[in-house]
Amino acid sequence: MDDAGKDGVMAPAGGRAGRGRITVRDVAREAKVSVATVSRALSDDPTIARETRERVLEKAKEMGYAPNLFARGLITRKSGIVALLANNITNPFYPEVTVKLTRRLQEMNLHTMLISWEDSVEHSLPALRQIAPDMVVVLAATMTPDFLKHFQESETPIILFNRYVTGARASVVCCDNEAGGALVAARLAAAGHRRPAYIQGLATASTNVDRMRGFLGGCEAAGLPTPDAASGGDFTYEAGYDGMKALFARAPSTDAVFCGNDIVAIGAMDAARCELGLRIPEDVSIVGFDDIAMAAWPSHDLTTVRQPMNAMIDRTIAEITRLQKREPGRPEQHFLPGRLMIRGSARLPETLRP
Amino acid sequence: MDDAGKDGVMAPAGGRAGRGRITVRDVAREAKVSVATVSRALSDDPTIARETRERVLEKAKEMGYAPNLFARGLITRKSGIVALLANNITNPFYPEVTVKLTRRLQEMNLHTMLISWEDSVEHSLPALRQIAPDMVVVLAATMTPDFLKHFQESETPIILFNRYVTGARASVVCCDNEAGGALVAARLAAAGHRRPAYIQGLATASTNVDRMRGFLGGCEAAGLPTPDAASGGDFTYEAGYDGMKALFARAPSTDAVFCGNDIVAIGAMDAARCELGLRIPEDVSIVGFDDIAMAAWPSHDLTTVRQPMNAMIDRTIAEITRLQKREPGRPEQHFLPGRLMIRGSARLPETLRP
DNA sequence: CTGAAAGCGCTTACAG
DNA sequence: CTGAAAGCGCTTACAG
Repeated sequence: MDDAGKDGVMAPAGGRAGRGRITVRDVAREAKVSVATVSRALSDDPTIARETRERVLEKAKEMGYAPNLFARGLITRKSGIVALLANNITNPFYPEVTVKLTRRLQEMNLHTMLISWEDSVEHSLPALRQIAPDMVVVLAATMTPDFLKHFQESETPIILFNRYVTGARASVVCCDNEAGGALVAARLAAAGHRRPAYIQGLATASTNVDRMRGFLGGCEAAGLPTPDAASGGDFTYEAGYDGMKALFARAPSTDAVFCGNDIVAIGAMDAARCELGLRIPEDVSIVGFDDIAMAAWPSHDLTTVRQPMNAMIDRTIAEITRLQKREPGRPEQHFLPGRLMIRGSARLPETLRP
Repeated sequence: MDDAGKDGVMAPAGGRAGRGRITVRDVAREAKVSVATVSRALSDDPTIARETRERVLEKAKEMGYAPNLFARGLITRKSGIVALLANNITNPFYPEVTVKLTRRLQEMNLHTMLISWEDSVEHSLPALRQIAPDMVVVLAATMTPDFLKHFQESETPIILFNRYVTGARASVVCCDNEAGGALVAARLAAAGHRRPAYIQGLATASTNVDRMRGFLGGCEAAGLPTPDAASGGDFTYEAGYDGMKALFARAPSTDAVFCGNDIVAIGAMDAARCELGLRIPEDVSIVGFDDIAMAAWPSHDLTTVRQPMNAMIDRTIAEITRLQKREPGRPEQHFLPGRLMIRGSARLPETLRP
């Protein structure tokens, strides 16, 4: 006799005997149907009678029913979870992507499992195996073959965001970094710069490699000498700061510096001003990549290539939607164009000067 | 007859007939025990024979077994998931906490579900109800009574990190913001400042309120006039930039400005230099709160109160560990002391000047 | 110390 | 169109 309100009596949401949440059984009892019917109503099964579905749905809502992700996942073999592998916290670009992507996934009723690690990305494998996410999005991590192999085996689709590796069976959503680098070279050449240089971020990252390649190619196309581009450090302020000092020790006549990303560029600017006594852009032009919020702040007013973050997120969501429909279909690779944001850290071409 | 290798034959990890992962049944078959015994071995059940456990564990490892979180969660009613509610991406303090906390949780074999939202925090309730996390950590969100009520009802422990609300049944881990504000006041007074001001962050946030209260109290204790502290905007660069301009329009003789946090302070510094033509610290001292990485960069060299981030994370982990042992125990509230980081944006006391 | 059995809350063929 | 039944992969009293 612990089953109060067995008739049409409106049972309050929390009125059940046992502790714990409302289940399909509770809803079935109240709506006077079987649990199977409740399940069908909830999943928009086309075979259910319109009227029945409405009644069940209403009851469910009234009782504050929420499906149990674990029970559902166990039977459907879909977790409703997207694993987001993220590590880089020195570049504000990534937190912003993380939060925006998470919000979009929530709208699709998908949950974001955040995974981070130290040292090697493979340290995140145990967590990934336990969760068995429907999909993995990797933000700016350096992949290893062993790591990628795991996903081939488990048939978990993987989306590489902002970096890519060749030969992997993975979707890719990237800015077209090479075109972006070329854009910068053309612009600097047009403004009359003659001694370009590139300060690297993480040497092995595809972003760094592509930006540098595009920049070197663009400089060559414009008839400029090959830029000084000493081996890289990392995508950090310190790398930019130290890189700038080292650069001017080697090549003091440098008049234009393109940097691996905005954080590196800001480090380079600070070194130019605080250590080298250089004026920007009179003595040296500096250009970054990303267009993080700081780039627009007056203290740096950084000319940079804006990554099409929103378009990249849109593409990622589209790819996730596509992958959800278990059709095989080869993973797609997308490279979206960036846009040069003209600010005060680089000299303007003659024709554009006031 | 789909059951290959039924004898002692070493079955390769992926050698089962069906697609999909290895389960307790597979391990049980290979180890020649029941699934119950496998389960006991995996969960360090004390009633299992030492030798049996070792054999099972070895087999499990050999076969690459990983427990299914969903099946386990369904039966134990513990999800192994900590929900992390985070929204603020303008302040790098939070991404850093997010990543560090996630790593620590992973070490404890807990998973981090990242939840973000727009507008009201209550928009995250549907996701929370589906996941049913073991615990919720809230990073810097403005709570509402309705939202907190949900957790009381579902008996999900909640930890407020870096902000708190009074009267809620929630654990709290915070910097002692009031003491921090007082520290700043004392320091500025000792350095001979006479016209202090405070630029607010988000007016309703406990961090803002406490820092301001501590600062005003400290000024009074030091015999300084009550600081100008116009109504706040938000914890943003723009709030600092605009707040500084407005402040000097109202009170041009201000000689020391304490800001709601570092981002606000950096905005204030940029406004001082770029808009007001003021030298820092000769014309005006500026102090922040948080000690984000940028604060130490030469371009701003910001004197600030460092939040004890690692200690706060340690406390949070300790609280999570405590809460995992379903003992009731009232939620604990911890306020950890910050530390003044002396840099170049604030004048030094006479006795300390070179 | 170990195994057989029940059950967590769902979904999905299979009958009717 | 709806219901009864099986089953997803685990854990945990309950016997032995």
